[in-house]
Parts: sequence; structure tokens; C-alpha cells
Amino acid sequence: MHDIRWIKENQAAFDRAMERRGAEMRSASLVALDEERAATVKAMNDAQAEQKQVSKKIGMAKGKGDEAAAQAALEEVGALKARVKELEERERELAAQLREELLPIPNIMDDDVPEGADEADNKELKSWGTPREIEAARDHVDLGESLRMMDFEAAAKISGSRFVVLKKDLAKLERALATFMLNLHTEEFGYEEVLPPVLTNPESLVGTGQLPKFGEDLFEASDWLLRSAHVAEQTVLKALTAAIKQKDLLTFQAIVDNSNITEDDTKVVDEIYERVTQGGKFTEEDAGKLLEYEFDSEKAFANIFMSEVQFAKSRAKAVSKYREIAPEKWTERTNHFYLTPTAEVTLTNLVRESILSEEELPKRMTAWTQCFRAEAGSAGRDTRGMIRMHQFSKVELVSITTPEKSDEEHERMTGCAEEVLKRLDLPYRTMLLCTGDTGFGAARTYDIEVHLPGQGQYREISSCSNTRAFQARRMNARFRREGEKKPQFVHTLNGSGLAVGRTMVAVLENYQQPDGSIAVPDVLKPLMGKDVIERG
RNA sequence: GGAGGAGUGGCUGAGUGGUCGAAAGCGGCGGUCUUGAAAACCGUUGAGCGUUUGCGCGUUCCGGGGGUUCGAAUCCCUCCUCCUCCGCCA
Repeated sequence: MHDIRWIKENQAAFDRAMERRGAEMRSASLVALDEERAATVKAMNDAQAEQKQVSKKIGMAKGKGDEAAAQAALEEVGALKARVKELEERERELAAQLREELLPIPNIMDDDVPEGADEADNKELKSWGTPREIEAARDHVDLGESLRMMDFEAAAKISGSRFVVLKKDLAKLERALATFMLNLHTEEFGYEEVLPPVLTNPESLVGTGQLPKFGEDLFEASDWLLRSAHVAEQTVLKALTAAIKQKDLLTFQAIVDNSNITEDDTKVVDEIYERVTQGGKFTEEDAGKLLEYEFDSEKAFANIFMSEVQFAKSRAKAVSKYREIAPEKWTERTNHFYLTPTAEVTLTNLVRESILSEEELPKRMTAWTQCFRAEAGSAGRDTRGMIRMHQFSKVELVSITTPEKSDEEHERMTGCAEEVLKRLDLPYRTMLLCTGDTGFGAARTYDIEVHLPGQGQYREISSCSNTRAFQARRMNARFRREGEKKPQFVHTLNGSGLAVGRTMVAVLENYQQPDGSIAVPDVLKPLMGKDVIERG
């Protein structure tokens, strides 16, 4: 998220940055919105100051027993109160609207990020190792299946496409690779190992930028709809009880009559809402009040009615009705989870809404986690093999730094990821992504691509990004400098170190032997307990 | 899942309608004293927003949101989190 004050002071630069992104947003409308907000805040503050002043007078007058003075002040405060409330509401609306407009805006990229449309325009920064010349090189699918240790059919049976089942030494190889990477990052590079939850809430995903714009890429795991529907039913119940209490027999009778309709339960719930919230005596305002009613002796009767609608097949309409009637009671958070697409989300959000001390920085964290991606929109791409899975494991690196250290940290982090490949003796090259290929939240991204003899090309195995303060502002993650009063935003960086599944692909294809067995890379031998993976 | 309890400043903890952003203690910072340190004593010590060249001033924030009231940390509603007991469970 961008700093609106920065946008205001650098409109031309902001607009130019958006153009490079191919985004439509321009500064003018944002600045206008913020100016209106600031004016509203000022008016609100002034009104509040006045109201507070007068209220204090009342307190003092009452303390002295001067009823007449108290009464006079009391009358004075009435108009002020209404004005404050109105301005408060307006301010809240404007602030929310501003945030809503800022959240989908991508980060500003560094000036030296090369112009380009897609990965073909990425710039190679360096390469390491020489791609192996392997005669009649086989790809990892061929190798893995021949070993009888990689089973896509079994995965399709128990889950679906874009999943894989690994067995025996390949299952173990996944574990060995992850262990090797974690050991390297924790023991030699100073990263702290973390084992975070896999399900995350929407706030976290907003913090790192997956939401609100890229929900399609995520798997959801939530019962929010069901839970909310349950609450909606409770509302219906209370409305019915209210009808009873107010002796509104017409409405009540109508509700009961309709309870006989069982084929289309949605319709029943719907109609009840129509009646209770709009029909006859019940206004929208009344509906809000109904929520406060308690029922007692009528409960049993109401329950009989409810038993007929509680199996409503589609509850979406009830939910939306409920949302209209009682928005303040609606919470998106109710058991609303996402399967985490990358540990960048969990690790980075550990510092959300916190103020760190300067000595704690840089804060370096690493985690081996399962990652889940819907891969919506990539139908047909990389359908063969383990390159693009709905579920894969990754060792992630996250650094939290001061603003002046983030560039240096970015290079360091990329070096940590490269070191994994060096020690596995896998040839790679490092790319600076072009404007068209750089992700939403990144100011600058390095991709590391490993050479795959089976495909005869380099493929992405790591992506290291500096988001600068972009995520920190979304998350309100700050630090305080020694001796300074005002906290400021940290910089956040993330990188894969590495994608474990793709590393396995690289190992298989690079270490394959003519007989179809796989030589175990030296650094993995202690972890694998053998020198060769072969069909057993 | 059922029953009950609790959320106050970096920490502990007082405050149950009125000059309360909030007692007290601890911790932190500054000072006095001391050759130095400790102890003692004195002072100081949250965040956001707005405004100001700056000192400052205004306002909001006592888990989140909403409400009652001229006025809310305090009363009401709701959500979240944590704790205890029972049940279930890897």
C-alpha cells in the first residue's frame, strides 16, 4: 500500500510508476479524496473540542450545584453533538474508501527494472556452473515413474490433477532437501526456524498483498457461510418471537402458514424476511431492534417452526439479508481461512501491527511449509510433472530490515538461495525481472533459474523480492530508532530458498545416470543414507 | 460441544458515570550524590491523526465494533482472544 502523503507530494512520479505497471490508477482522484478526508478530520476535531469544552462546563457547574448554568450548557451541546456524529461518520467513510482504493494499487518498481512484457525480457545478471550435457536426457516424470517412486495417477485418484504422490526414496529426498536447506539457512546464515500455521486469515493475506486483488489464486477453507447462515436463522427466530410478543398475529400467522412449504426452503426464509423486515408493521429499523429481543416461553413454539427451515439448501440469500439487517454483527473473520500460498504470508505477518526495536533488525526467519495454489488461469501450463502443483513444499526466507539496509539484504538473501544450488552442484542463472514480470508487491525481484537437462532449459526455482515498505504499510509493521520518538515502517523481503519440489526435479534430471538411477548429491548423502537412488 | 471467569500503558495492577491518557509498583531514560558502581532521592517515560518553521496545541485510543448519556475505562449489545472445569479427540 502506498503512503497517500507521498503520492500527494510526488504525483508525477506516482503516475509514471503506474504507467510502467500498466495500471490505470492515477494520483489525481486519490489526492482529491484525501483532501476531502483531511478537511473532514479538521472540522470534526474542531467540533469535538468545542463539545468537550461545553461538557466540562456541565460537570463543573453540577459540582458547584449551579443547576441553571448546567442546564444552559446542556442545551448548548445538543447541536454540537449531532454535528460531531455526522462528521465522524463521514470521516470514517472517506478513510475506508481511501484504503479500499489504495489496497489494489501495485508497488512502485525500481528505476533500473528493465522494461518488458514478460519473462522473455528479464535480464540475466549472472550464471553459475555449466549445464550438463546428458545424452538422451530423460525428464523427472520419466525418471520418477520408472523408479516407481513418483505417482501422478494415485494422486489424481485421491485428490485430482496437479498433485503428486512420492514414495520411498523420493519421499525421503523431499525431506532430505528441506532439512539440508533449513540447516544451511539456520546454521550458516542466521535465519530463525519457524513452524507456522498453514491456514491463515484474510487480514494476513491483505498484509502481504494476496488480497483483496488475487483471491482467485487461493484455496479457501472456511465455514463462514454456514456459520453466518446459522446466525441468520437465529435472526429469523427472533423476528418470529418479536411478532409473537407484539401480538402481531397477522404477521405471525403468515409466517406459520408459510412454514408448510418445504420444497424450496430458500424461498421460505426469503419470504419471512420480506414479511418481517418490510411487510406491514415491521420496518427496517424495527428489524434491527428485533435482534435485541429475548424469547422465553414462546421458544418451543418458535423452534417447531424453525425445524422446518433449518435444512435450507441454499443459505446464501439468508446470509445476504442478514448482512443488510445487521451489518455490525457481520464478521468476515468467522472461521474464514485460506490455505497459505507461501510462508511469506505467515512469516511476514508475524511482525504485523508491532513496533520492533532497531536492535532486533534485521530479523531473519525461515520455514519449511506446504504451499497451496489454485493456479487459476494457468490451465494447460506445465501440466506434465511436478513443476506446477496445487500443493508443494518450499523453504521460505523472510527478512525484516531497516529501510537503508534492505537493498543489501536483498543481495544477501539471493546469495543464500544461490548457495543451496551451489552446494547441490546445480547450474543456475540469476535474473532481474522486467516490469511485466515483477509481482504486485515487489519493487525489485530476482529470480533464480536452475538448469533442467530433461527440458533443456532454465526454470524458475526461487524468487527473491524486496517489497520495501509496501507490505509494512499494509500491516502497520514498524520499528523505532535508538533515541527517536516516532516509529517508522520496516522493509520486508521474501525469497524461496528454495522450492523443494522443483529442486527435486532438478536433482533428478541433473543426477540421472544411464541406467535410470539417480546419484545422490554429496551434501545429501548423510541425510539419505545412501549414494544412489535406484529401483528396488 | 457445555458451564464459568478474564482482557487497562513495556510488565504487574488500581480505577464501576464527570477536569482519567488513566493511581501505585517494577522496568527504561535523565539528573543529584559517588573515585566508579550500587543504594537512596528528584524528574521523566504510549500510539494514531490534524495543526505548527519549531516549542507546542487540538483530538482519538483502557481487546475490536456498535449503543445509552450533556459526559463512558466505568452502563448495555455484539464479536474476538485468553484462562478454568466437564465432554470429545491426535
